[in-house]
Amino acid sequence: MVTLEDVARHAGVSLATASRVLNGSTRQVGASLRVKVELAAAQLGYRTNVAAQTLARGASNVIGLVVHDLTDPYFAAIADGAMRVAENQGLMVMIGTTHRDPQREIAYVSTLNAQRVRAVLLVGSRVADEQLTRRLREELDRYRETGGRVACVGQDLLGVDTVVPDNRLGAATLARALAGLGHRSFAVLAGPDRLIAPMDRVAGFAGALEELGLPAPLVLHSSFDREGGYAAATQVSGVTCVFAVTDVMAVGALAAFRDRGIRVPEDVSVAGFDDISTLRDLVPSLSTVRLPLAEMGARALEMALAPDEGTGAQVVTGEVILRESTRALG
Amino acid sequence: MVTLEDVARHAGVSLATASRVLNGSTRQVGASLRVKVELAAAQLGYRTNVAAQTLARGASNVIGLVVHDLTDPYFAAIADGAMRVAENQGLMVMIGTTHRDPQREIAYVSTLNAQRVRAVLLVGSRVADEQLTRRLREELDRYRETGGRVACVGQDLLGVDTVVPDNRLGAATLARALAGLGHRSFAVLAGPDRLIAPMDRVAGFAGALEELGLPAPLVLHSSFDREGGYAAATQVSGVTCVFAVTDVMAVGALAAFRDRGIRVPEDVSVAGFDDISTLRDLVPSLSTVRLPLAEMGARALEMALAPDEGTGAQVVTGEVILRESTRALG
DNA sequence: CAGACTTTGGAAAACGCTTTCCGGGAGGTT
DNA sequence: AACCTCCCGGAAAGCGTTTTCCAAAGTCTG
Repeated sequence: MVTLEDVARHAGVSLATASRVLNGSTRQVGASLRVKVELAAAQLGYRTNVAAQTLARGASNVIGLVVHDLTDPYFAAIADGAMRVAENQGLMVMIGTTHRDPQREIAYVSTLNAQRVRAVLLVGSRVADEQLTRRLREELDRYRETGGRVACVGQDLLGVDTVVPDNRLGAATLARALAGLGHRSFAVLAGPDRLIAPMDRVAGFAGALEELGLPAPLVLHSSFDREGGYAAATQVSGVTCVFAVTDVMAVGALAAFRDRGIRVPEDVSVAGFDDISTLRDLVPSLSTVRLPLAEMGARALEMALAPDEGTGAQVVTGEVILRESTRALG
Repeated sequence: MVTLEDVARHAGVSLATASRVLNGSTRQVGASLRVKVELAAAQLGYRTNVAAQTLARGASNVIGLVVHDLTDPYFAAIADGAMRVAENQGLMVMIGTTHRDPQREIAYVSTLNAQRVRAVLLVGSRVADEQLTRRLREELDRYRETGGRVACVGQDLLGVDTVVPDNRLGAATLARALAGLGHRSFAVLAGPDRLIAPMDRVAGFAGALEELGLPAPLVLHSSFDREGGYAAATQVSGVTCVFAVTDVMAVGALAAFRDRGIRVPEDVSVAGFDDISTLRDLVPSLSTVRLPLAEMGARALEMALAPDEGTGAQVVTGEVILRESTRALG
C-alpha cells in the first residue's frame, strides 16, 4: 500500500508538501516541487486513503441516501436526481434500502452518522406512528448535533428541510378533473393506512368529492405495490372511476381489470399518481398526477448541502395529466 | 463530538477496554466493566467514528457498486439483489452511476479504491474498445494489488470474477422459438454497436436464423433505451417479427408501432430480452428472455466477497418466455 | 503449595492523512 | 542598506480508533 509518505520520500519533499500538491489545499507549492510530487505519485500508483483524509479533516465526502425500495421506479427517479447533484459536487453516495421497515430507516441514520457522512437524505413517506417518528427524530437530532445535515423528501414531520409533494392538492385536483369528465361514483385504491403519503392522497381526493357534493368514494386498503393494486382492484364494483394512489398500484389495477374482463376505460376509468416514466407507454396510457421526481431528489440534496440550514419545507405541486385510461361519461 | 476516549473516561476504564466492549473484539471484557462502558456510551450518545475505525483496522465495511443507470429497471434489479446480500453481511453500499460513459466507470473504480472499499461490483455490458478496457483493467489491477476484490456482471473481459448472462444462447433460443411459430423474416433492434451485450444478442439471434437456413435479419442500430427502440422501430417494414435486444427497447418499439397503426401481434410480433418485472403488465404482454437479475447481482457480490478469489465466470442462462406480443403465423 | 497457564485490564504505538506553526529567502519600500 | 512583507517548505501535533505487548490476578495441575 503506497502512502503519502512514500510519495514524499520518493519525490524528496516533506509530507506536508506532498499533501498540499495531491489533495487540494489553499497553499501554493512551487512548480518544480509540484511536478516532482505528481510524478512520484504517478510512478508509485498512489491513491489517497480517504479514511485517513476524513479522519484528519473531520469531514467526509459522502452523503447518505435512505430509500424504501430501489426497484420501485418512484424511488429510483428521486435517487437519480439526488445522485446527479452529488456527482456535480464531487460527493459519493451511500445508499440504504429499508424495504419499507421504519426501524431500518432509524438504523440507517445511525449507521450513516457513524460514517460521518456530510448529509443524509430520507426519501419516502413518513409513517403515522408517533413513537417511531420520535425515535427517528432523536436519531436525527443526535446526528445534527455534531454537524450533520439532513433533508427529507416526504412529509415535514422531522423538523428538517423537506421537499413536500402536495399530495392532498394533487389528488383533489385530480378528483375535480375526473368529476369534470362526468364521473360520480369512485373507488380509491388507498394503499396501507399507516403511510402518510397515500393517506393524504386519499384525503385530498375524498375532500374534493365532498366539496363537489358527490358521494364518498369506496376506500380499499392494501399493500403499497403492484400486488396491492391488483388485490384491491379485485374488490371494486359499481363505480365508474378508480383512483390508485400510485402509478405502480394502478398498473396492478389495470391487470386485475383485464383479468376480470373489465375494459379500461370503456367500463371503468383508472387514474394513478406520480407519472412514472417507465410506465408512460402503458396501454391504455395512464391518467395521473405528474411529480417532478428527479427534481425533487435534486432539490432535497441541495437543501441539505446549502450553507445555511433550515430553509424549511419546499412544496412541490403535481400536474394532472389525463390520458387514455380515463374517459368522459355520457 | 463524543469520542471513545470520552466514553472510557466516563466509565473509568481504559481506551482499550472501551474499544473492546463497543466495537466487537475477540477479547473478553469482564461483566462489570462491560456494563459500565455500555452505560457510559449510551449516556453520552457515543457513535463510532467509522473513518477512524477503517484507518486503524485497515479495512472498511463498504462495498462499491458501479452501474450505468439506476432508473433503468435492469440495473435497479441487479443492484437490489446485490444490496440484499450486502445488508445481510452488514456492509454499506456506495453507488456510482456512469450514465453509460466508460470513462466515468474508470473514474469510479479509482474513487472507490481511494475509499478502500472491500469490494467493487461492476454492473453492465462491457464496451468493444480495446483501449478503454485496458485502462479499466489497469485501474482494477491497481485496486486488487492492495487487496481489493472485484466482480462483474457482464462479459468476462476484465480478468475478474464475473456473472455472465448467456446472451448469445438466450437470443438463439428465442430465435428458434420464434421460427417455431412460423416466422421467417425478422428485424433486430440492435442498440448501439459498441456495447458487447447487445452485439452478442444480435449475433446469437442471427446465428440461429442462419443455422435454420432462414434469411438474415434486418439489423437496426440505435441508442440502448426506450427512445432507441422507438426510433429503430420507425424504420421497420416488411418483416413479421421484431426482436428488440432489451425489454426497455421493446417498449419503445411497441409505442412506435402503435403510433404507426401497426398492430402487435396481429401485424407484427415483438420480443424483448431481460424480462423486466415492472414491464410484465404491458399490453400486449411481452415475449422475452428471462434473466434472474436480482440473483445475478447477489451472486456477483457473493463471488467478490468469497474468501478465495477467482472462481472465474459463472454463466447464467435465460429462459424464453412467449407471451402475447408474439403470435404463431399461418 | 509451587509452578504453569489462562484471563483480563491498561499503556502506548501504530494507521495515513491535514494543518498549524516556524523559519528562511525573495522582493519591495523607505 | 535596513526593515517589512510575502511566499513557500518542513517539522510535528493532532484526528479517533485498533491492537500489540505487558503485567497482574486468577485458575489449574500434580
